[in-house]
Amino acid sequence: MMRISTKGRYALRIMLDLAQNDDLGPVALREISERQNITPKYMESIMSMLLRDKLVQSLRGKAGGYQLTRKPEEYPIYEILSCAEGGLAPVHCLAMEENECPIRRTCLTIPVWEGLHQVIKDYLSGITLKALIEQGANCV
Amino acid sequence: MMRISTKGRYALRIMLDLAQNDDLGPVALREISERQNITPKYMESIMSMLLRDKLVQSLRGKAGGYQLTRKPEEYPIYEILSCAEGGLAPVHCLAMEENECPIRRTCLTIPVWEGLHQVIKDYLSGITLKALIEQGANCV
DNA sequence: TGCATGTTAATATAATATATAGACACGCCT
DNA sequence: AGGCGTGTCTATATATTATATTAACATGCA
Repeated sequence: MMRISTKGRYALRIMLDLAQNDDLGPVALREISERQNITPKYMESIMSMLLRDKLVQSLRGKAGGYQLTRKPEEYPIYEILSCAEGGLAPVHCLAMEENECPIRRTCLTIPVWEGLHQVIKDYLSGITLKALIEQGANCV
Repeated sequence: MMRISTKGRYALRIMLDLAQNDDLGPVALREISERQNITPKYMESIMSMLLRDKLVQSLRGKAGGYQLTRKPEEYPIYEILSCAEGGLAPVHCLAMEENECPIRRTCLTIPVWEGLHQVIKDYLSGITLKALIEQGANCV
């Protein structure tokens, strides 16, 4: 049904939470999960994806936790969502081998999906964590 | 994972097939299903959605089948995909009651989903069945 | 050494998408 | 009137994916 999944929505909220709270050092998973009302164990699996793509860094041991690796204005949210969703191409075809789909060469719909992907990418690449936080500050 | 589902992809191919083949009268489901390699029974459920939204009309009896209700240039593909997908809003939140989500009022991510929906809508509304067919004719 | 943190792999549960089956309704044609 | 070829409807089965949980482990500071 072409919906951003829970993973993507959570990931964005987690990154926003970090942007607003990691000034004083690493933030524990537990803390974020309570603030954002996300079960800790599920959040773990999201964190591991963000880590793999180096969107966050982690510190173990007491006083450990997670921190952003860049400044909030350097995170286009396309990167965050694409990471958590496993890509944002609207159809599988786009990632397939040329010969995997028998009608690929004559399929009239391929250009639609390519164009749609581009439009989505452009839009989400134009928004940063910082922009979202500032906009939120203005509207309350 | 934010993917157009099989229903949406099939629906678009079915509508393109009709646009290219219904000049001489109704086209039988069986015929389309063979050309498009879609199982007839599954295709039925897609046709019923297209019918409900009056994107096609049907005729029973011998020589019956389906036909477009408008000219191909009068079908923005947003309508077709939205029909088959059950809407194209990228998150459930947008369709929810104001109070259904406890953080709705302060959620920083809502504007992202609203904007994303709009961008998708604008793009797909600008493409018609006719445009796709003509573009296909040019590139082979 | 002990505790509070993060890490990994495996599994369970729930939701949704995809596909199928069977009984029925309609309308042309002979 | 009857039969065949079409579409229609409701229910169900199967497969896939998303969501969440469990348990065992690794690390680092005090």
